[in-house]
Amino acid sequence: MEHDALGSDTLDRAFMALADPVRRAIVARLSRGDATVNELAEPFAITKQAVSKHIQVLEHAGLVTRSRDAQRRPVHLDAAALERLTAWIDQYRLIAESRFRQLDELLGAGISHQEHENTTAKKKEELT
Amino acid sequence: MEHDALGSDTLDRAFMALADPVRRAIVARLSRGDATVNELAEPFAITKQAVSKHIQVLEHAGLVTRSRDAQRRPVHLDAAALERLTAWIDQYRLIAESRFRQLDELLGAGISHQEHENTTAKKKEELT
DNA sequence: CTCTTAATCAACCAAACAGTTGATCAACGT
DNA sequence: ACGTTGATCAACTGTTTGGTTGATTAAGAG
Repeated sequence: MEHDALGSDTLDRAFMALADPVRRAIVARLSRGDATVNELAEPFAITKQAVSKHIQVLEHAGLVTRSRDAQRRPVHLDAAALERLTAWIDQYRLIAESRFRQLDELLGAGISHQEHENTTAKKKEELT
Repeated sequence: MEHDALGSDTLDRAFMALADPVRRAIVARLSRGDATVNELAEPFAITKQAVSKHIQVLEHAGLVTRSRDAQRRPVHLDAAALERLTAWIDQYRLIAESRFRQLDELLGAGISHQEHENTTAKKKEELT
């Protein structure tokens, strides 16, 4: 059993899992409640085997878990895993934005945001 | 020119772009300031051609932009695009969490979180 | 004009992946 | 025991991707 928590592999699998419209739709559906493979298969014009594979991907990525209930194997969305992803993204987004703001102050912001991206591109290199 | 803003394709490309450790490292690097292809290529033991491809992927995903400065083509991280990703994830994460909390109240929370996931799995199906 | 640097394009190889069909397994209900 | 339903496993196909090498464009510097 792997206990990587938030290693490179885990992030790989998590983002890769979300990089598919079917799997994102599955996540969207699961946010409203657990569901079985067959329930998930109906809306999408693909076989349940394919859906089963998608769920395996999501499970291997740590985004969903499964439990046993008679023959049924309801799939459950793990909200904590989703939060770990947003945490990773925000980590760097906030750094970039803070850098952005520092630059704003340095230039005495009299420019619009769109032009800003272009004008500051070269400036930044000098003061890093 | 495509103006999809936040369509399925855009999300596909964005998540796929982040599903690679090299590209994530590039994002991490860019959060600290713009950089050229060669600058980005050095730390990773891969050729600059490969890095160029990675950047194309990131650019096509709308996560980075590029400008011209003589021969240099500094790559710039687009924080707004990152925020769109976290917004998408949070959208469903919050739904799942709110559902989670409703369940907590229904059961009169006397259980730990870990056991909770297992015990509630079956209950939920009934009340959806 | 020539040389160097930055970056891309083109062709190619190996690995990984999505989706299909067909067979198999597990847990029920009758 | 039998049939049914939920779900997985196995093998196959077409497509995509990551990475390499080699040639090529673009922009300066001498």
